[in-house]
Amino acid sequence: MRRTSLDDADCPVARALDAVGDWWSLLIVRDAFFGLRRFGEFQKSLGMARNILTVRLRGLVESGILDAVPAADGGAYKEYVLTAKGRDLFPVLVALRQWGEAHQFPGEACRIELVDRDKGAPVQPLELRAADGRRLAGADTLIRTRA
Amino acid sequence: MRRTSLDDADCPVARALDAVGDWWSLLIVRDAFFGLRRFGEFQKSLGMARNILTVRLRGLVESGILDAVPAADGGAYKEYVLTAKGRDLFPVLVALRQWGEAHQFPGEACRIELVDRDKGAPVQPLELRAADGRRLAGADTLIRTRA
DNA sequence: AAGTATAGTTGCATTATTAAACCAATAACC
DNA sequence: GGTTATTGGTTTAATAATGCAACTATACTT
Repeated sequence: MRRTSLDDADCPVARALDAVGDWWSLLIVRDAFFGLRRFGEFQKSLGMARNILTVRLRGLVESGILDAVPAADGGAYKEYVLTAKGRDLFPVLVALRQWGEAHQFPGEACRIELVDRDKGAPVQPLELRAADGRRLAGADTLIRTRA
Repeated sequence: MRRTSLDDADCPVARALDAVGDWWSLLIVRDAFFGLRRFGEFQKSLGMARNILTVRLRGLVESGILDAVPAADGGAYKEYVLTAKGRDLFPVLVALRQWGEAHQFPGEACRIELVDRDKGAPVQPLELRAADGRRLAGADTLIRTRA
């Protein structure tokens, strides 16, 4: 598995991708948000090779994104549930989702939408805001090395 | 290169990852936001194999994320610049960055920060909001199939 | 106890990635 | 105008990751 180059060791984007930047991890996390917990559920949902799923689940547990709990409903198998760190990936998935909706359905309309559970209404697009509340685009920002 | 499984063909997250879910693409896009444009600049910054960079750049151009423009400053070589579609990946990178900052620097502090260009102040954390403005966590949302 | 489903592991074939050499087209120098 | 260095790749061979299918072990069902 890849590691970030040394030049990139300080970049939080690179470190994030180090943990979840492979082919499957974010899809596993997406399914975990959707409520899947068991090895077989993930495997069936993703259609991926089982040995790779084993490796990915192990990696996500080691990264502290998933927790392998012995049993939830009395059943004897392990279940994989999101930790707080894993739940914090939610904005990443939402950002990918919104970008995919906007740009990866040319011609057709995306048939799946993310809605507010209470009201059933679609959520707002994510927006980056400055400390004073102004909306910011990429060009309005700057990467700075902290003192 | 992987393609999403057929079950996932409708999921915008899967389609997004299909375009930028590999090891390098998002780092290339990050560097493009940072202002890099030339083959050699990307290669030097990322330290990746050049043939793979060739393939990734071609893929990003085919996906409409980058545009290969013949010359910007009169120089004769190609330059790779973000399209509108590519610039729309900004929230994805910010989400990864903020997650990385919060969780991938255990013990140490992340020395790089994203700031508002005008004011120099750090940006706000991305937040998902309902149509009526309420903050939403993952558990407050639902995936729904559109009529 | 026998049969079945779950959760992996193992071994082998396929594919992706890397590192390094190679090449063509500028650009810089003299 | 010819030589040399740099840029932007391509090709090739070795290495690493991934997928597929068969296998094992444990738990559940009857």
